[in-house]
Amino acid sequence: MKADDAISALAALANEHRLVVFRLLVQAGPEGRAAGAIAEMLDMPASSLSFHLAHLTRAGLIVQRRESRSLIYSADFVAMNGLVGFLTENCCGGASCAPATQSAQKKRKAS
Amino acid sequence: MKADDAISALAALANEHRLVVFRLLVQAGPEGRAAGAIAEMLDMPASSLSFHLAHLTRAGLIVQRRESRSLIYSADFVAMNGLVGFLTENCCGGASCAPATQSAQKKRKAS
DNA sequence: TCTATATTTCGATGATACTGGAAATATCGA
DNA sequence: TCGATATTTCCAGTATCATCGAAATATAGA
Repeated sequence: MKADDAISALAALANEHRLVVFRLLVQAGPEGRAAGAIAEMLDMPASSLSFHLAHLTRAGLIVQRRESRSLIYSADFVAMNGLVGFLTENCCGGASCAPATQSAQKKRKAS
Repeated sequence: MKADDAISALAALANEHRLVVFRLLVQAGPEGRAAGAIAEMLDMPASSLSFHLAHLTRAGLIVQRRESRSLIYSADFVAMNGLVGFLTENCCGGASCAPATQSAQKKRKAS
């Protein structure tokens, strides 16, 4: 992941509504959720949600597919892991440090 | 970590300069770096850097300590891991999914 | 106390982002 | 083809953020 991609992803997540949408989709898994279902769950105007979904999509954090009249959104788990790896990369100069950070790095290299 | 804290942290990281500063401090480890040293490394006006360091500090991602005339900044690794855990929390409904995400979650719960 | 060093605060300007109703677009079923 | 459903695009008003030189503050050493 390049720095510009990370900035786009972080900016996309740095918003109350988009963060809750993204986490909802992370927890939904590959199955995803229709835009309308998300709007209803989060009690959000359709146009506002559409704006935020587009933002997350542009940042590469979620993907869209059509199923009949509905557009289904789901988290891009590869992108999510890439972002996490970018943030924790070479933590503490590569020396052993916090357990979570250390293994996040190992995983990133392994993938 | 609460959603508001995550939003503050993400907004703080969603900037070209702050992201590079944070990653520099992550890689520097607990030892940290003086503000002046960072400004020189990144060729950034002192006032601009100060603005960004204050932003990262307010977001809880870095901490400050004084050493003589210098202010030393270092990454807050607990906060960093908390943010990663918040993003990947309950990924795919808790079912086994991408390896990195799965173990990021295990680690978060273990810490 | 005086001077040099290190860093922050101030301030004005320019740029970018969020909101949500209304209208437009796309798809489906009959 | 027509009406209903699902979602997006448009728009304008408001608010928030980034920049960086100059001035202010804090610390150290002589």
